[in-house]
Amino acid sequence: MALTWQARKALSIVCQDNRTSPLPANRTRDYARPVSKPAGQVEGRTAGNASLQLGVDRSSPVPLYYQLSRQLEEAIEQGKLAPGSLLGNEIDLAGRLGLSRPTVRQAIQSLVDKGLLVRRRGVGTQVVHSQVKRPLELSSLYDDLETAGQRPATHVLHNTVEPASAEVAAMLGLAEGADVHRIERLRLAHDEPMAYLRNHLPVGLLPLETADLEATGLYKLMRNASVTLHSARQSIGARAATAQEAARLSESEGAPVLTMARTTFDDMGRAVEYGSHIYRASRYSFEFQLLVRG
Amino acid sequence: MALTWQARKALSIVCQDNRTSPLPANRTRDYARPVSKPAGQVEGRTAGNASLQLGVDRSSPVPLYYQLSRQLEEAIEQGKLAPGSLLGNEIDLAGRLGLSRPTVRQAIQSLVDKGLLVRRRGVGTQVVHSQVKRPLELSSLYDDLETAGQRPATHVLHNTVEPASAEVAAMLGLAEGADVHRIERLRLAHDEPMAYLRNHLPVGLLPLETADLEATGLYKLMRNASVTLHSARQSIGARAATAQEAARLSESEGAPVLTMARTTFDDMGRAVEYGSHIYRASRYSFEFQLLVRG
DNA sequence: AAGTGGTCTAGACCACACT
DNA sequence: GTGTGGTCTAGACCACTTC
Repeated sequence: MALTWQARKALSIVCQDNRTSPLPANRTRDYARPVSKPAGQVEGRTAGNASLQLGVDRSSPVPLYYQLSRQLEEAIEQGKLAPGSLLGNEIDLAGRLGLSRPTVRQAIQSLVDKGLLVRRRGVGTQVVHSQVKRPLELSSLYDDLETAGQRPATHVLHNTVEPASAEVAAMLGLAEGADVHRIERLRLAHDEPMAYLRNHLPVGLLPLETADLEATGLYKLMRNASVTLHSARQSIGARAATAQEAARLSESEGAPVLTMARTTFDDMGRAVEYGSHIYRASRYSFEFQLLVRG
Repeated sequence: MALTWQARKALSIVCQDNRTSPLPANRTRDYARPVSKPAGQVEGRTAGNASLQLGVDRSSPVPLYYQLSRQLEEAIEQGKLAPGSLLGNEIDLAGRLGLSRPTVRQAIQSLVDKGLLVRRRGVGTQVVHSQVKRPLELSSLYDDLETAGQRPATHVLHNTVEPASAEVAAMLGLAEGADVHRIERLRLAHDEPMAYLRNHLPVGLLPLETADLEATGLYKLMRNASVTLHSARQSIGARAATAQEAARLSESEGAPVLTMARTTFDDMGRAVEYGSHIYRASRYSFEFQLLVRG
């Protein structure tokens, strides 16, 4: 949508589902250690707000900056670090934890990128007053529905390989007539139809068994097949349902529906999926959070 | 929307309008310099793909990592760095430019975050096959319309201060009945109505002159008033237009409209704006790009 | 074995905000 | 002036990928 922020700023939208993103873990660690500092469990009391326990485990395969980042994130989520409170300066924090300043900065930066912290030069690092309400509306994928306890189900209405139409070929960057999977699914929540999903995928990328498609979401299948998703172009609009669409979705003809078209690309920029979806506007909306990217 | 990506990954959506984001600039620079390396303009030929000119200006107030980042970004945009090509290893690059490896890494990382580069351990850093089509549809704000050459215009239909309703008070985190600005605007492009925008803002944050509102967008006014936008919660849906809405938007009653509700927060998490907007589905859609956040 | 990115250290100077 | 984050250096060891 060219997302409506200030002209000079890029935008980032972050899904509220910010669970652990497990990094590629190192196995062991043997850097130059601080010679005279015992480090380890340190109860922060020297600076800023901190009255919380922080400490890193150098024998763990998890990167130090990531351990710290997670601890800070949890402290914020649990309210141990009050919104608006100062974190204490980076140097002290590094000293108390037995880490170097760059490592501490890396941890803090990752939380700034997530929108949990704000840094101000000359002032300090503060916890943002969280406006982190849980999503009230439903979300768009099987896994999200499942997470929200919405009892999702999928009916696979179509699952074939056929020649690509001009539109599909263009969106996937293939030659017209090239073989592609065509999948059509009806997504239900609590036994109520929510969305009609039509997807096209190039052949050879992953097996697409109807049973798998009914058991889980497409993206999870792709990830399991080691397809590394990288980016997507997406368009959200609305229109009146056709008679056929209305019948599928238990709506009446002419009822407003949300449309979403999306092409997904992998690491190397290959299009790996094109989806053209219809959602019942009466039961569905897209909810997300925007972060301004300095 | 809890954005439909893989369960374990957070999502980021980036507006395609990624113009320069001017960093707080330093004035001078006098770090320890590499002693024996003349540095400066270097034509890359030693490693990887690079046959492009890179070089940094140490007398510039612009941070070195940012200078490098911009040069690489331009090279990618202009096709001087072909999609899929390797960038050459970080150490060589640092040596050739007379920079340290962390500085080079910082430059590269910023492009990885933007989705332009991909790093693979043991392999190298590659340029992503760009799928950067310009947005085909219109965008959502005055400035975006203007950028797209859409001849935007705004009619201010309402601009008062009045007590907050329960809904508005809740969204802005104020007490019910507290004074708030209420603004209603009709947004046109090429003299055609595109959207009906209703906004509420707390008083005292910035002056809201009707003339200003007709000349530019609300976010630009807020930025000019030194309101530092930080994040927003947003919901996109659809429904049938009421008779009144249809009349305002030159649609017929019952026509599908896109709805967007958004609360915007500043650095400290204060709600600075609540908007409840209606877009003509026949003329408008939201277009954006998603980036998977490792 | 060689080459890459991923992580980490121990310093340093600078710009900015506050008192 | 003092304290903060912003930037930068010159090293180091590690894990992963490819040959």
